[in-house]
Amino acid sequence: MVIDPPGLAEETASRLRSDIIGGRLPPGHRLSETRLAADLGVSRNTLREVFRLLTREGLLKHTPNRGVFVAVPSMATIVDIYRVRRLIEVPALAHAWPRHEAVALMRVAVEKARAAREAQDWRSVGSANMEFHAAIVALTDSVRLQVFFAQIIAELRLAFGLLDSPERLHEPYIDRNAEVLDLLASGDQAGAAAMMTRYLDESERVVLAAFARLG
Amino acid sequence: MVIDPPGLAEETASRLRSDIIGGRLPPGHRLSETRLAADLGVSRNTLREVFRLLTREGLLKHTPNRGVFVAVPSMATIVDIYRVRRLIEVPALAHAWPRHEAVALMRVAVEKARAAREAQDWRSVGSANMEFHAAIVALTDSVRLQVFFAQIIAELRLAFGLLDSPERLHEPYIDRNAEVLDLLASGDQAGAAAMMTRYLDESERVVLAAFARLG
DNA sequence: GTAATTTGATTGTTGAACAATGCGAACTGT
DNA sequence: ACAGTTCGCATTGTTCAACAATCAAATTAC
Repeated sequence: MVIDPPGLAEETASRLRSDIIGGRLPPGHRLSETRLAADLGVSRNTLREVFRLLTREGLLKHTPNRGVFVAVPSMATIVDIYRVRRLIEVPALAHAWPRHEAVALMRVAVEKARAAREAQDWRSVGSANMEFHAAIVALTDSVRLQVFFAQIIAELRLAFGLLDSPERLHEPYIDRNAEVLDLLASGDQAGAAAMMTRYLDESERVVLAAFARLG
Repeated sequence: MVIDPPGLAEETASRLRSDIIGGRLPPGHRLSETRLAADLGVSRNTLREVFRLLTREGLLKHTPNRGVFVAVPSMATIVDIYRVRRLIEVPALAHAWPRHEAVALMRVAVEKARAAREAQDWRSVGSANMEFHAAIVALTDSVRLQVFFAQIIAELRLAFGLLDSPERLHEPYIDRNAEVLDLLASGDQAGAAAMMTRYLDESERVVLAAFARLG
């Protein structure tokens, strides 16, 4: 049977979350309370609590009296997310202490990405890339910002799921991540921040272009 | 465009939220599911959905098998919140377009604060002050940042509820808000951002000192 | 072919039920 | 008295069943 400890709702939320960002539940898909509750082996009430959680995270969209759907990222979503990223990641780098412990996390993420590239595992490259940016936010030492950013990343991965060719989407940034890391580690926070700005601008362009090709 | 009926859970959440930040439910207070559900006139299941919402917002703390409590802000909470504010508000001002429509909102907030000061209504002064800072974040045009910041503000007001002498806490900042607004409106974004940095540093010191006096 | 109506399915909300858990009071042995 | 243990009780965790409210589609009427 199901393991209960950290609350059944939280557990179920994690399961649903990974089903969504893993693409097993495609954007726009409608989630029937009765059926999904049966599939997940929880009651309808518990599932409704889960829905409230994930709706607040932006992964689900709740339409009153219609049901909940997997959120469909739009261009506006992408623009908004990159706005947030610029406004958080760039200052985070600009004010970072070059010996902050999170720098080690950034380095780990870079290595992971390179290993995954070696193995041609583009999905893992994407994960490692996101890990790198999460580490940048960790430079701020703010738990609230980190939680918020994790949410943003989940939404972004949901959007990436709509796009094909994950190689073109992530490969070019592996080495740029490494450069940002080197600049920061060598004490050039301003340089790292400036590079990140260009990085995000270009990444946004690429993603938006890929989106337009779907329209 | 017809607005959606807010749903009983959302509505109840709003009610509880204002009861919390309004101080009618003091930090640390335990919320019995059965009793509160009866008081609010909703079922226990609906109330549990509300709890998930407000727990995610940081206003409630959920301890498994013990119940939910009104969150008790600590010094760490204050430090974290001000970290977030510095990292978001300062760049928001630095990159703002001086004719952005949110500037009008900032002006409205300043007027409101002055009117409330005239009436010696310090609670309203606090509200107007928060409105001013929310308007600053609105300069970014990011809905996600605005939602996140609204959460942060709710947490901060919860913390302020623990402190006495709301006059000393808010009065000194009314005119500084006006100065920040003038600098921004006159095109000196850098000056506005710099002033906001000092503003936040001092405010944080005052709040932390008031907290220490409680310990 | 379009408008109105009925029908069917799903969500919104409630109340009751029962197991699991934790707190505090009663009980024990010294 | 007193420390430690046991037990009862209230509360949370979770499920289930029921019913009203609402929407989408099928059907009927014009």
